[in-house]
Amino acid sequence: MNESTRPVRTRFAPSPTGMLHIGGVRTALFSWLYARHHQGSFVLRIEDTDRERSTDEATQVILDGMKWLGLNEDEGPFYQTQRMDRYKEVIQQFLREGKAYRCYCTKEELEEMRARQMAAKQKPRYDGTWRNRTDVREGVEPVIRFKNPLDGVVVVNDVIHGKVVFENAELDDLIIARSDGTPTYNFCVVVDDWDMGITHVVRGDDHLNNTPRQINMLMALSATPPVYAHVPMILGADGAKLSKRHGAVSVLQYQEEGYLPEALLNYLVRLGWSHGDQEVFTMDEMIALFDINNVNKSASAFNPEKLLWLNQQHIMKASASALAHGLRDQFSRRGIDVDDQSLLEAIANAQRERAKTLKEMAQNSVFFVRDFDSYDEKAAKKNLTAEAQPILAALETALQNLDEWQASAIHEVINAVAAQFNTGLGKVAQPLRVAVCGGAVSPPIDATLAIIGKSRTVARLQKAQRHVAGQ
RNA sequence: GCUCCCAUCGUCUAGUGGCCUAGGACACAGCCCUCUCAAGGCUGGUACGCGGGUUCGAGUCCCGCUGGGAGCGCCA
Repeated sequence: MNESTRPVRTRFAPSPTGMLHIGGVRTALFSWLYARHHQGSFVLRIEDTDRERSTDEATQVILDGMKWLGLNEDEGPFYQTQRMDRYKEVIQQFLREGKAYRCYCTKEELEEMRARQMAAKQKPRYDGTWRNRTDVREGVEPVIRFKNPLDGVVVVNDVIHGKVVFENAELDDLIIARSDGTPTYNFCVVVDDWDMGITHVVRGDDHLNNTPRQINMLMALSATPPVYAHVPMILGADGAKLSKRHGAVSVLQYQEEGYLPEALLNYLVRLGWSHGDQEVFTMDEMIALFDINNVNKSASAFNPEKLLWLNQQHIMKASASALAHGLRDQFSRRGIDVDDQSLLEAIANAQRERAKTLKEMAQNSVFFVRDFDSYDEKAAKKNLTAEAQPILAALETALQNLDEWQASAIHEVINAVAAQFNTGLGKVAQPLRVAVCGGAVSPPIDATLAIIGKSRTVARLQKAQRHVAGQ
């Protein structure tokens, strides 16, 4: 059997019990990239067998998150809760073939067994009491356990970790169906990966220990195990487990905070993987260059500063229309509705080098689309002074008389006023900036005025002069 | 406790026995550019966890230790 000739099929199989956070997104990304790189298929499967903890809300967050990120599935989403008949069928098959058996131990008895083993400094595991019994116990609904091989080894040839060997003697007979008849995780994964023809399983390395059991079940089904790639985990910025404080929030939070999906993905792809000295990757470059075989074995810490830097890099590269779209969204989150696409694009182009997030861009761009009531106190105190008054007046007149309202022409006017007062550009541009923007920070003043427009500029210059006079 | 995994600057990483007096990036500091803020350019400091081997030679291979992580559920 030649694995390499099979079309690649990968999957992302989150359980909707919590938020889709960056750890999950990274395994999804690696899985997706691998499929895209090899022109294969990417399957989305929702593992919702735990009905108590699964919620529709979490499922929706996963779907929305994947959509926002652009990690589109070729098949699915499939839901395990809709495949119950299939799982039960395989369980019956196992029972019939003697590959599984009913175990009548109660939860209490199992807990007791675990406690005893722990006390004896042993690895807690099921002792196989019911493995060879054929009787039944009245009053106890049995669970069904898989008959794991008693000896020999299971070899996992992981593309990231290499050869990992597990002794069957270390494994016990895991429960594949609860006493209420519902199948459990490790079993469903096996049936699904097989049924869905998954060739490459990319998942967090917290699953490495589950792999030998899954391989044993696959063997019992006479199925060919997939290729496994257990990717290292992501740690919080403090090197400890990912927590809510850094990163363990819904991916949609990043959308709200003004991150570009390609920036977040670029950040995540560089965690545990690299391509020479390259830091910034477009989606196409990621697909072309990413190779699961080159992924690191060690866990990596989440670094919000670098994410921020990458976001800015992508903002600088992004198309004006994409930026405008995101900016419009950020404005509306602030209760400001702007529909003028060309205005949004102009603002985005003026701000793209000075915003780390779209949220920050919107925050610093309100003066473009709304008049302000007050000035930044420090900036006004320094720049809107009696000394600046004649300069503001001269600017008002000169700009009022300017017919060609474009950055280059505006620039000439400002230069002329500076020359007229025999002073540097700073003495003219800063008061003008504060008068028109309300604060001391903005894109280049000529470009800024070009966007704000003539009538608004002139009105704001007049208002600034009244402000100076009123002091 | 048992099993498995991991180990280069603060962080992400390059490095597959000599090209390593260890390279790049983020962050930090300084300088340049400059109408503000940025962007950009230049410069600087900081790392192979420890101990044994193997070898002419080890960040790179082997062993041990230490440290970190995961799993050991009628959770996924």
